[in-house]
Formats: sequence, structure tokens, C-alpha cells
Amino acid sequence: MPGTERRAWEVVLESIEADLLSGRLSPGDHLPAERALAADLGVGRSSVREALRVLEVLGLIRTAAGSGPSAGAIIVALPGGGMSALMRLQVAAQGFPVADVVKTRLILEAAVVADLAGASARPDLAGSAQLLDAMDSPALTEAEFLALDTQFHLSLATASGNQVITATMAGLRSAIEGYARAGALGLASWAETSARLRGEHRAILAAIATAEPALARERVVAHIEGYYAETHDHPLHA
Amino acid sequence: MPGTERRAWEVVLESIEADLLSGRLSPGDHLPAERALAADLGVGRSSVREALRVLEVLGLIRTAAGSGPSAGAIIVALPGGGMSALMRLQVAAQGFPVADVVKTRLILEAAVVADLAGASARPDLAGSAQLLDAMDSPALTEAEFLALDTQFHLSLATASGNQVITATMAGLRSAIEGYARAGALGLASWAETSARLRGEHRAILAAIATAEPALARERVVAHIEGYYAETHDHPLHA
DNA sequence: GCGGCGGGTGTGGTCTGACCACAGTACACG
DNA sequence: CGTGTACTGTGGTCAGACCACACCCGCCGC
Repeated sequence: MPGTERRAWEVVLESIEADLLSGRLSPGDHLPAERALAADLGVGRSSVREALRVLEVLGLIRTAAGSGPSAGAIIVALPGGGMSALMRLQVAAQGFPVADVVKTRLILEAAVVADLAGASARPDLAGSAQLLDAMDSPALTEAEFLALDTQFHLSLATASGNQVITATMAGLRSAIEGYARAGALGLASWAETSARLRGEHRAILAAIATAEPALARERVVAHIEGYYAETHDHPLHA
Repeated sequence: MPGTERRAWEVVLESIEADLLSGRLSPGDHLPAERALAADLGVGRSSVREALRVLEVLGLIRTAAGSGPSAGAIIVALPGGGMSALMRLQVAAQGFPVADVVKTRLILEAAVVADLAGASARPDLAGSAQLLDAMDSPALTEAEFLALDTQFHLSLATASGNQVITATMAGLRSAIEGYARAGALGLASWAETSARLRGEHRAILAAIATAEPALARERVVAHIEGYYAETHDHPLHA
């Protein structure tokens, strides 16, 4: 049977995936100890560790040394970290062009705000509004402002309640974090630009609050495309 | 300095990421041998292997034993596999609800077809059309049909030229592959459903070919929402 | 001189065993 | 009854060994 030759760590990974799919493992559960897992599966401990390392980076488990209920490898399923690592490294390795990352973010965020504005129930945007208040402080450095900016955009995704979009947006954002920082340094006037960004943020939130999906979408598109054009000196779309 | 306590494998990962960002490593390049890397960074070989395993699953490198130019760890930056693994496992671990995966796919694919239909240059859809021809064969099993279906939808993303969307769509698709298979088994009439799917695929491609973005988007939404409703017995949107 | 073949060499893949730091736990001692 | 200490089991790491593999080079036979 060709293709059966799996490497030892793949066997471990598949075993754990099968346990997840079958319900033998659920979020909050402990994985068996590394040594026990190795013995059960008939592989070496180092192979088990390679599989666990993958699961950890992917955000599926959290490991802790020591003893007691909080020690060991625990299923957590927090996708944000894994998505960020994946996208950050893919951008670094030139597998993901920055323009594609921005375009994807544009599509998702436009859909998110349109969805929020069009929702039958008014979404809870208190957290987003608080972030905007914090961004009004004149004492903020550029880095602090950008960090709050990231949190604001992410809070919109969170408000949509879509786990996949939230994680993906987090990944996209962290992938281009370095470029956003570098771009901010080359701006003619940071004070001017940041003031404009503040206003655009408020306008986006306002369009959501007044339930105007098309307007919210339009403002998000202008917001992201505008900032991209300003920091890259060439348009986003070919 | 708190937070400096990095685990050995993280040191390796950060070192490689830094090399990528600085341009010391580029796609196609070979990484140093595991033993050399371990010696350079002052860590054990097992720690190096854990980091390389992560990079491999994330789709950044390809490893091969033996000797010669094709052996060793090579930077490849193929995001599809990593995205698939991440999303598949997150769904398995219940971090990603299936409905969120489908919603995200809907958003991205709708944007893709609208973009293709609205592009100034007619996109190349020969590959997509060929897949539809192949799907017309009456000898196909359900699994074979679904496999071609996956390829068709993925070919649309590929035609858009956006690497991030292509990889994300591949991941989303593989994450719900199991559910699509299970859903197909519960259908009242597979022959009837597959015939409808064939027609909808043709209609989507036609709307792109005639440059009607709104129509293409509408048809994609109906296509995906329809199949979801048929296989899940409840609507996609709350 | 030429061609093939066989070992040399370096690669990843795996296992074993050992040690460490850590945290909770149980037990002995005051 | 309280307290503290040794014990136990966890992940984290390293060192060393062996294997299979694939290339490459040089030897040997023709």
C-alpha cells in the first residue's frame, strides 16, 4: 500500500486529530503525558514532541511544566496565534504578497462592517468606541496609536461573532504589522494622517450605529485603500 | 528583563524568521543542516527539529533526506498545506464553528467572482471550464464529484491571482471536507442535487464571462447557501 | 580511454537515555 | 493541628547513536 509510509510525528498528529474528531478529546481536556503517548503509539518521545510543538504553534494546545491540573498539554483551540504565525512567516518568506494581504483584509473587513450595520440586533460596539476614545489621547506615540488601531479593527471582527474571520483578521494584521510601522515613518505628517484616521474610524462606527451597510462598507474601503496608498505610493489594485 | 526566557525551539524559529525578513534566506534557498544549525544557535538538534517541523507544517519549508541539491530543508512558501492543517484542526477542536467557516468562504468567494467578472482583462477560466466538463461524467462517485467541486471553486480563487485568498479558500474547504462528504450521504436524491450543482456552476462561470459582477456574486451566494441549507436542515444565518 | 558500479559521505528521521526546572502533593515532624 | 520538606510526575532540553537514503567520486574491469 503506497503512501502508508508516514513519518512518526505524523502518526502522532493524525492520532490526536482522530481523537478530536471522534470526541475522545475536547477543549479543556488533557492530553496524555508525552512519555505515555510515545509508548501508546509506539514511537519515540521526540516524535511526540514534534507533533505537540506543531499543535502548540497552531494554537490547539497549551503546554505547562510542573504538576497539577494546570500542567501538561491542554486542548485550548485558540486560532489567533497560529494564524498570526502562519501569515507572518508566509509574508516573510514571500509566499504572501503584502498587497494580497491588504486586499483580503479589505474584503473581510468590508463584509464585517456591512454585516454589523445590517444586523437585525444592534451589535455591541462599546469596546470599539472605547478604543477610539483611547486613540484621541495626544500623548500617544506612533507605535501605540497603531497598536490601538489594530485592536479597533480587530474589535469589529470580534463583534461579528465569526471566529474564523476574527482569527484570520488577526493573522492578516500581524502579517503586515511591520509594514504598517515602516510606512508610518515615511509619512509627510503623522499628526495630520492620524487625525484623519481618527475621523474615519468614528465615521465607520457611526455608519454601523445608524444601520447603513452600504455606507459602512464604502467608508471601510476608503479607509484602508487610503492608508495603503499613502504609505506605499502606488495604488492597491493593479 | 522579563519575557526573555524563550524556549530553545522558539529561538530557532525566530532566527529563521529574522533571516527571512532580512533577505539572508529566500525561497529556493537551503537551510543549514540540522546539526550545523544546532551548533550555530547553541541548542540541541532536537530543538532545531521541533522548529523545522513547525515550519514544514506551516508550508514554509520542504525537507528531504539523502544528498544532493534536492536534499535538506528548502524554503518553499507554499501556504496551502499549512492553512489546511490549521483550519482542519481548529474545526476538529471546535475552535472554528462550521457555520463560520462556510460564512467566511461565502464572503471570500463572492468577492472573488465579483472581482473576476469586473476585471478589465477577461480572466483565464479555461481550467475552471475543464473541471466542469469533467464533472459532467455520469460515472463519477459522490466523492469524486465533490473532489472536482473543490477543485473548481479553488480554481476560481486561483484565477483571481490573490495568494492569500487562494490559500485561505483551500484551508476553509479542507476544513469542512468531512462535513461536505457526510452531508452528501444524507441527501434525498444525489442525482438531482448534483445536476442542480452542475447547472449552478455553469451559471456562475457564465456570469463571469459576460462581465456581470453583481449577478456572479448573487449566484455564488445562492449556490453556497443552497447547498448548506440542503445538507444541514437549517439556515446559514442566524 | 571509457563505462559502470560500489563504497564514501552527508542528509534527514528516529529512538534512547539522561538530566533539569518546576509545581503540586503527601507525608513526617514539630 | 499546622507547617514545611521530600517526593513524584510533568514538560524542556541535550547528547549520542543508529538507520535509510541519495548523490558523487573514484576505482576497477573492459
